[in-house]
Amino acid sequence: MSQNERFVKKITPKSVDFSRWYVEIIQKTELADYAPIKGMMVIRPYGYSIWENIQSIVDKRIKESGHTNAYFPLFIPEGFLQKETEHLKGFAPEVAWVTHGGSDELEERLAVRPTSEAIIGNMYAKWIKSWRDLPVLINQWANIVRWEKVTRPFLRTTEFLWQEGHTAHETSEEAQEETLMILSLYKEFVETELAIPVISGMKSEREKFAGAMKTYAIEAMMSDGKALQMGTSHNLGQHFSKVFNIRFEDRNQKLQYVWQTSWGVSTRLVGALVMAHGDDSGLKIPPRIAPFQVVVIPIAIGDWKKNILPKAQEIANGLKKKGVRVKLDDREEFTPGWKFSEWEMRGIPLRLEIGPKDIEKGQVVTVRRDTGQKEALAQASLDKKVIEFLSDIQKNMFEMALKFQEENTHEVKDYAEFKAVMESKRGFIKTFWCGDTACEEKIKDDTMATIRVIPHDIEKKKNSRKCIRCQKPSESLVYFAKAY
RNA sequence: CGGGGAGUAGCGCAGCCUGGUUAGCGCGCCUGCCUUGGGAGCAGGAGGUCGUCGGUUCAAAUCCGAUCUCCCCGACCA
Repeated sequence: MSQNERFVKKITPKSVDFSRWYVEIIQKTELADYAPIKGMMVIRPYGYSIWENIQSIVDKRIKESGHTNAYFPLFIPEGFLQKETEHLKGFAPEVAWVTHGGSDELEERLAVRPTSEAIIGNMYAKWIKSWRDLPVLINQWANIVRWEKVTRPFLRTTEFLWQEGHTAHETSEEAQEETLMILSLYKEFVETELAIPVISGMKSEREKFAGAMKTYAIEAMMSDGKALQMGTSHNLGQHFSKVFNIRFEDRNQKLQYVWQTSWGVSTRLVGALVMAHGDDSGLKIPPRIAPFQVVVIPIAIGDWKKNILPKAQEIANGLKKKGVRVKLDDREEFTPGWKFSEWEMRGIPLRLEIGPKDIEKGQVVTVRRDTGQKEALAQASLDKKVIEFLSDIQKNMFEMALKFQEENTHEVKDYAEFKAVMESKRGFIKTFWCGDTACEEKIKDDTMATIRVIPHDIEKKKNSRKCIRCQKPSESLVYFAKAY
């Protein structure tokens, strides 16, 4: 079959208009729909099931690494937010306020949480008294409201869903270790399950979380060459413990402030999935998080309910028993061709077709979403082959994304080339930077590119290099990109 | 928040400039027949407070004002 032929015709090709392509995919595959309130969306069942799959895997990993779940209030008293100055400055412009309860005006306004450091800090102060109470390792799954001026489904919505971990430790070293452990947990999750390669590292001062001592992040390249932050892990130092008075008596009977971290991933990951893997035919969902991994389409010809459907059911049930998520599409009102396009657009990794010719030959036709490859397989060995296919598709999707990332990561010889690359090709620019925020600002003004990440494993090594813009000595290798 | 564009049936659009019977078209939807290996065909049918509120007028989808939402480009920002 021709790889160039476009079977799915109702989506604007992404080469024509990337933004439009993105929004159309989301609506037409029923991931989400716009709600009648600015910046808010409804996550529809198909989109929500992807989020649930993400959730259950992340939740498992968080618990395996020693954390437990809890739940804190949606509202935060204004006074709590004001305690950490940087935190307040960072979030004040985008906080939604509750001013009334029924018809009575509240004495103190309540913030709808933009993040929960403040309310959790307040509780930790009550709970933590001794070094024996530490570490506190708590995570919560919650909704968050940030009154953003520019919104986009999944990438930046007024309300979104996430998990936020909040931990408290005895020592600075322990907090730093936790911060980096979570960062690598996120990286491993995104690469293994979402099949999206990421660059991990530290944020510059300009880009760090409001109130953090250090912010680390994983950044991925979307297929238009722009960067998307996929998750963050903050070392909060003692910024919050000092203002919320979270103190404990240490092993030497001295009062100390705890060292804290916070970290999160959100429903933005669903948007990343669309933009990192999708093509002109629609979504491509990696098998490990796809709502359905396999769709079985019986070809309805003649007395198909008697001759074909039972075999299709048998195949579907056999795969289900092996733990494969299978959808049998036996709807009568659609033709096979229609179903092929529909499930292709929805990004199901593997399609099985079974018709009279296949019954005759004892085979099933398989079509991979990642490559479009069509292959007839013997029914006898089908289960085993399907499982192999799924793991191969997962691997191949990661490799294709990695190849794209590598091909679009540029090293430039001077600032003129830097500007030229940002204007034409986009992608990541891997280069050296002096460490000065003013210089970083200037680069942003000139090119719209910001520092996405300072890879931590090499951040101190190459001290003989010079800043790409100002030529001052540089210690930091950094990645620049235009970001979402 | 600044500049630009848009909102008419589930989706995509025409009509608006130049106000005037019953607001159209394609796809989708419903019923029936017939079909089904890459988005079938025929026949019949349903579906609209023209985003919302107000104004002008004998009369408003159409003119005026406000407002809400979406898209693009900036500013801001996980």
